Amino acid sequence: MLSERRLQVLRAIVQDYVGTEEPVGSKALTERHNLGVSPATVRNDMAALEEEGFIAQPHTSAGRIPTDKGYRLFVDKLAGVKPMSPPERRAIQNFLEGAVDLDDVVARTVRLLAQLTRQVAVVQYPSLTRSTVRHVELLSLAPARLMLVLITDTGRVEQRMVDCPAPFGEASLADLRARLNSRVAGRRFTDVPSLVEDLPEAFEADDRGTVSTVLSTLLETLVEENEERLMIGGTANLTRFGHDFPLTIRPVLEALEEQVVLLKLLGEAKDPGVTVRIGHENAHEGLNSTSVVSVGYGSGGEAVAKLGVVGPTRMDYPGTMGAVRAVARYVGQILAES
Amino acid sequence: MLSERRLQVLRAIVQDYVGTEEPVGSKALTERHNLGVSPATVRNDMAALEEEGFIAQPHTSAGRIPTDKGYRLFVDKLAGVKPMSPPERRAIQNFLEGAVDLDDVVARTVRLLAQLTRQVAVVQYPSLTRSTVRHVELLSLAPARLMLVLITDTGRVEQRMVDCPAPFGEASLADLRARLNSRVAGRRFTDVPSLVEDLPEAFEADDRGTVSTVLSTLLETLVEENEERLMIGGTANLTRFGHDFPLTIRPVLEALEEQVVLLKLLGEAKDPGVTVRIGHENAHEGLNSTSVVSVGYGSGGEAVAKLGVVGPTRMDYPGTMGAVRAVARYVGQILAES
DNA sequence: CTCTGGCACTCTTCGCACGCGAGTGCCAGA
DNA sequence: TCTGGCACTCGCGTGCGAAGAGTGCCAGAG
Repeated sequence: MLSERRLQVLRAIVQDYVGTEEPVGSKALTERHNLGVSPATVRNDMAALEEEGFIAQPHTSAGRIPTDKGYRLFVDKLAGVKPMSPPERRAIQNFLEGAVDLDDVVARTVRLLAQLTRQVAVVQYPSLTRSTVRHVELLSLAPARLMLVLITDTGRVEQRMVDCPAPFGEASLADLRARLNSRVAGRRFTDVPSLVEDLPEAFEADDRGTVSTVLSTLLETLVEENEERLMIGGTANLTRFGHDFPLTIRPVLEALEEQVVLLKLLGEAKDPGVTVRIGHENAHEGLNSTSVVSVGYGSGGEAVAKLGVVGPTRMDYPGTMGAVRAVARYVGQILAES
Repeated sequence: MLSERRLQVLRAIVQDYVGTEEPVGSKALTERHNLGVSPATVRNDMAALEEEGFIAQPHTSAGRIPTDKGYRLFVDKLAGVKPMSPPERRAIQNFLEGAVDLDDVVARTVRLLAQLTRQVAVVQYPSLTRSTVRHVELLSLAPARLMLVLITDTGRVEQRMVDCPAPFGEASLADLRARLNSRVAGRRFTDVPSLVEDLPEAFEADDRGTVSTVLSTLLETLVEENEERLMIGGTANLTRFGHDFPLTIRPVLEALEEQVVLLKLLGEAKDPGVTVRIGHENAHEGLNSTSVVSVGYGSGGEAVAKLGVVGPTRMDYPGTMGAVRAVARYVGQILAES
């Protein structure tokens, strides 16, 4: 096991490297942190840390930089989550409170996270399947054409066109709307399929086709992977990545454009608290030189979706984790109010 | 005025530079294009073109590259719009037809444009103010809380919460819904304010406050600048910008994150056809080294919104213009069908 | 056993000079 | 008006040497 001082040395290396973006040498370390020992001693510790795979040198005569494994140890054992200051908290709250609808909440959250962390922000819309139904609306747009509108308790609104196999009267429409709502309002979306399956039986033969069509459209809307949406922002922060970045930034931008990749990325984090995935821990290889800090958020105790940031592995983990956690908390509050 | 051959030379310079990304010299020009004259002659022509400001040399002993003014002349006089090939057209149509709702149409359009042009795509949602009302729905979520849902003929759905000053009965709600729709359904959004202003008078004193609140929320939703939304994609293509691009890409990404900037950018183009703004013609200085190719699209003859691409001034103008025009046309068709 | 100072060694980086090659401008002649 | 020739200018890549940062190892002290 590593001695206490060696952990201190690792912590110091991470902090310095995050600050300066340059490999850190033994001399600089002893000058900036008062470790109480000489550079020579630190060199021995560094050799040990390198032996264990926590740090590495880009070339023989350079300082050391942390490896993914080194950052992992730093995050798990050496650093806490840095809480936001009261003024920052107030700013977050004020900024989010001005939102007029869910799109606006999500858009503001993205901007906020990107600004606070100076990294790329990703915010998932509240998942339908983890929300409850507030209301289902059916509108008649043409004799054989309906619009189905789903409204969740988190403020998300989803609409779909329905082409009916036969004209559908106003009375039938009102009937269906009422029956549908009495069954599903306030229930979880995951329960909807079983709650509505026998609904066509309550209607006249003429209308059954339409009712079935409406229901199947409703169920399609709830299919996982299909119903997930997200918003990203702060991509301009990628330019602060590093000096070499033409090659680095490219795959990251590409990965960020693939919603599927991002959803998987956020989905992987099962932890109830803030989750950090560092470098190669990310399955997608375009993101092998980035870290993802994510957390679930929700209006009640339960998470309805996730949000997070994507940045270089060389990032300020305590600060980023603090910002992500704080933003998630306030977004949850806002959703609960609406 | 420039002689015919000098224009040919300019055209050749633009084409070569777009292809190779390198300054083009007199010798290379005569080899690649059979202009029927010697390099020396071309040199004289180049000197003249440089004198007039159409081309420039990065350093004394380098070839020439087109200036913004040179590209402008090229776009206006020397190049047409390159039409898409039939297979490409079919691919566009197929890809867009799979969309399930407006968000999906816009998302698919962005991906399509980004792929076709290999540049950054920007697509504006159909403007509310230039659309007509299909339906206005009012839902009661709580005794003193309503949800207002606006649906346009282009498939756009906008929702807002309304906190009522007093509880609002189901009967009043149905009444308001019916009156509202009979007045505004099928009308243009710009006419809505004058169509509804006397509506509160038709209600009992108790309900007037709520009716007014609903109406003012409705009108707020229609305020220009507020109601505009857009989606962008293909930012990974920015990495193909050039060699020097840390400095180039940064301001572009920043500009792209500012919806206001983009909306202005698209809004500036008044032309009914494809509009091209080259380099410094763009007001925003972050975009001074990019060109914007945009066009309006709409379900009928009239444009309800714009779409376009942002790329380096060194871009394939004829091809890009062709792609943008074709995509706009098919999006218009899809919207008309839905 | 651990820490320390010293010392030799390794590599990267930077500055500089140099030569090559691309491209130009100009001029005299067709 | 066009062409071929020629001298000139620069940017770019290469090679070399000095400087500097950082390391590893070793012998000695606590």
